[in-house]
Amino acid sequence: MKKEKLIEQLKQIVKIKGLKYTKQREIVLEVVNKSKKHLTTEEIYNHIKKKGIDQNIGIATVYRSLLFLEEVALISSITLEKGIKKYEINNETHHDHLVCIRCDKIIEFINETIENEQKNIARSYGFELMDHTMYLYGVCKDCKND
Amino acid sequence: MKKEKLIEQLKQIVKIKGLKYTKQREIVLEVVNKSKKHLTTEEIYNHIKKKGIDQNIGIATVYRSLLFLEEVALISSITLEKGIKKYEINNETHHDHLVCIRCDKIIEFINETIENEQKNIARSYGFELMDHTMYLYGVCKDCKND
DNA sequence: GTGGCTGCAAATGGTTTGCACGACC
DNA sequence: GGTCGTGCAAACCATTTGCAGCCAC
Repeated sequence: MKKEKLIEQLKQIVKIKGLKYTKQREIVLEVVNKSKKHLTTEEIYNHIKKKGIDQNIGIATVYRSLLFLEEVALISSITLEKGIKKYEINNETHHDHLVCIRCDKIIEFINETIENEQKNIARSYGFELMDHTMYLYGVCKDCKND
Repeated sequence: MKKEKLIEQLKQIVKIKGLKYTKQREIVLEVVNKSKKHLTTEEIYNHIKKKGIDQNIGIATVYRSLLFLEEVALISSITLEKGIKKYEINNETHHDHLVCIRCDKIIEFINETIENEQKNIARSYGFELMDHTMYLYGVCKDCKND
C-alpha cells in the first residue's frame, strides 16, 4: 500500500482513540509495509537499527507497536508451526499460505472452493465461523532444483 | 487406541533405537492417549501429579518425553494462534481442526474436497506438498447458546 | 501541563540444559 | 557395568512490565 495512505490511517486511528501519534509507530508500520516477506519482531527491530532508521528504538517499543498495530488491524500476524510469530501488512482480503520448509518463503493465495467448503464444514458442526488459517507446507520450485 | 498396543509400539521403537524403556515415557504416552482433548505440556504434567500417577515426575522429563514421542510419531502436536502447543495421540489419518474461540474445544475433521484442492494449489505454484494444517475458528454450538 | 509513549532494565514464564544420581539392558 | 534417562536447579530466551523521563497534543 502507499506509505502516505497508511500514515493517514494511523493518524486517524490514534486521534479517534485519543492516543498519541509517534515516530516509532510510524517506523514500525512502514517497515512492515515495505517488506515483501513476513517478519518476526526481532527482524523488524534489527532492520530499524541496522538501517539506521532509528538507532535508539527499544525492542519493547517494537513489541508494543506491533501489538497496537495488529489490534487496530493495520497489520496482521501469523503463527507458524514452531510457534514463530510473523507480521505482514494487512491487505484486507483474507488469504492462505504456502510455506517452503527449506527457505521459509511464504506465498499467499486465495481459493474460493476452499473458502466455500470451510463454510459448509462449520455449518455441519453447528459452528459460527469467525476466521480460519490454512498453511500448506512443501518445497518450492527454487529449492527443489538445488 | 488400545493401551497395550501403544506400549508395544513404544517398546519396539526404543529397542530399535537402542534406547531405554522408562515408566515416565509410558505414563506420558498413556495420558495423551487417554485424553479426549488436545493437551499442553503443563496440562499433562499437572494431570500426572494431581492424579497421583507419578508424584515425582519432573516437568523437564515431560518435555523430553513429548519431544521424543513426537519424533517417533506416536503423538503429534499442533500450534494454535497464540503460539500455544498442544499434543494429541497420533491416529495416522491426517485431519484438520475446528476450534471454538470461547471454550477452546477442538473438533477434528477430514474433508476430501479441500485435500484435493490443496494439491491443485500446490501444483500450480510449483510446490511439492509435504504437509498442511488448517484451523477454522468460530463459536461452537454449546457456546452460542450461553 | 498532563497523559500517553518510550527506552531501559528488571521481571516473567515457558522451555531447555548441565549435572549427579538412579534405572534399564 | 555402562549408558541412557531422570529430577533438580540453573540457564535461556522471547516477551512483558515498572518506572522515570520525554514528547505529542
